[in-house]
Amino acid sequence: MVQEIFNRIYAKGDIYKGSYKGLYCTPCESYWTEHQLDENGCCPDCHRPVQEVAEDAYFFKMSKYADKVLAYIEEHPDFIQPVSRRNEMINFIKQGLDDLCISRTSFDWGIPVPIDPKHVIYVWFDALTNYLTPIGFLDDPEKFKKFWPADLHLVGKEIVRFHSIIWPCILMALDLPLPKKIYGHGWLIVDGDKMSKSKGNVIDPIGLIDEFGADAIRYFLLREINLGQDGNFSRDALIQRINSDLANDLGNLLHRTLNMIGKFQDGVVLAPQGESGTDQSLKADAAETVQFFTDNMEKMELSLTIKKVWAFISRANKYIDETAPWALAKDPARKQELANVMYNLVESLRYISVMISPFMPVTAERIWQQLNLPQAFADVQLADLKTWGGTPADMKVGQPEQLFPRIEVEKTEAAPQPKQAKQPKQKKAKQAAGEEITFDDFSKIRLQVVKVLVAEKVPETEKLLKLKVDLGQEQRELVSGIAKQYEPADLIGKNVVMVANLKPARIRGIVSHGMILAASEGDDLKVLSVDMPVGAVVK
RNA sequence: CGCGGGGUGGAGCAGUCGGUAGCUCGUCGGGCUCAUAACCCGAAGGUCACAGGUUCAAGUCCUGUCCCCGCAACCA
Repeated sequence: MVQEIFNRIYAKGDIYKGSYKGLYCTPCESYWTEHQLDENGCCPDCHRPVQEVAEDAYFFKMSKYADKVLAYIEEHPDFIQPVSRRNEMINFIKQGLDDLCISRTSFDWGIPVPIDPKHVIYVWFDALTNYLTPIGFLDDPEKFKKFWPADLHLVGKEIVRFHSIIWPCILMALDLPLPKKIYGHGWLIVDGDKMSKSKGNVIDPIGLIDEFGADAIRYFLLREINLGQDGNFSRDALIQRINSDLANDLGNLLHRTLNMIGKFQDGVVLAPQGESGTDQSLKADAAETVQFFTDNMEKMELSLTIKKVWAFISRANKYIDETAPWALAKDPARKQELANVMYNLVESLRYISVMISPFMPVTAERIWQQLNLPQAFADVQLADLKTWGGTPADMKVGQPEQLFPRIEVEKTEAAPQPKQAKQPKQKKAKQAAGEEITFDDFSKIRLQVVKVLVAEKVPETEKLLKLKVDLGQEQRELVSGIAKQYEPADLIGKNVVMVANLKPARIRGIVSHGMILAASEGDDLKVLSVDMPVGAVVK
């Protein structure tokens, strides 16, 4: 498949053999750009010198298509979204596009280049074509016609460039239409911090789903976060949304509606007759919501759309308040009015179920089932919301069941510290402490007392000190990031604790062989200093 | 001047083409009783980081400054 695409573009003359010049680190088997090298011009990973090598490689003539792609982007304002990303891409192309290197000889895993098996095809060229493979590009024209061009490529903001520049170039070379839209979404931030393993604040989505259910998580993410931006995830905020939006507003609306129908009308939805001003206003709001939904889903305004649907849920709750069905139920003369109210509520819930189905498929179906609507849920379409009155009269509704039980959190009376979620904090502490290690593991670390002989600032750095220490039998040079807290003179002659058998590392060009132990909290830091002779072992 | 994102009521965020600063939660007061201590109504609370500039009009446009957060660093 990839080979076939390669051949087609090659036949067109858009692939040529050239040579790839790069800075190569042999031990790491990696290429680096000049920009990525460390301060000594060495490999940023292992800090060994890199070599300039030239390797034969095949290139895709991306430069040939640069203008066409740029023109396309400029003529189609909606092609790349959000706009901030679009501007970024336009600037990127204007800086000039290099031809894309699409093959390597330095390793052999990968798809061989058909005309030259020594080469394998390299990254984006083969990766992007995955979009075509499963939809019958070469083997099933019917299927391909149905699925291509794609309506949308929804990708992370960091790879928008590949999807909105390289990919269109490849497609143009293949004479295929471009996808209709590329949307770069943001990243998830946890409690204000980027997720990272070293911080131990990675959220396990499976655990979260087990605890709260996938629909609740979906709702939270889609509602709370604007698609194109980075968004914050916090457990507190999630629970908050579940309780207030899902349990109180939506869940309770369904529950109280079904409960009243059970109580006042033996669980039967009676045919409506005539309508009040309040009824009309509810219906108008429903129609408006559907219209908004249709328009904004198309624009990828997911968060806005959800908010609008919830405004309607709120509207329905208010409708109950305005019509006060419990009062109508006490007066036999107003039986029809009551029937109308109940009918309108069921109908509202039908609308809500359909409109939340893209965001919360499971919940939407549960609502449908509880309402006991005869239409199969799988067949339901947005078009079913064209007219009010899709609920058949004399239908018997189901028993109310809680959609989302409220999540009770113990309230801390501590007022001054507003945002201190205890749950995640405990979790964090656990992870930071890590797994337990055995005594044998610990024994591997050689800690000993050393005397600082020389200390001096590393030039042009703010945090680094270069130290020379005496271990007893030998002397070592090492670098320590404590210059903010200690003047060199403060350390000379001090006996401090050091990890003696740590693998050497190169920092700012200096080989650092060992590590001085220090305790730190925030910006405060103190080295561990002991009144014991040089060479004493710490354990 | 390394690259990027951002500073808007107590918290979290919207704010398009400049035109009365909005939403959710929280707080305070009231209403209701069908319901999952829920629902409905009302109120308080903002020098839109700062300083200039453009304009009849600036959260929004321009210039400068400060601060915060990622990445890259100078963790070892």
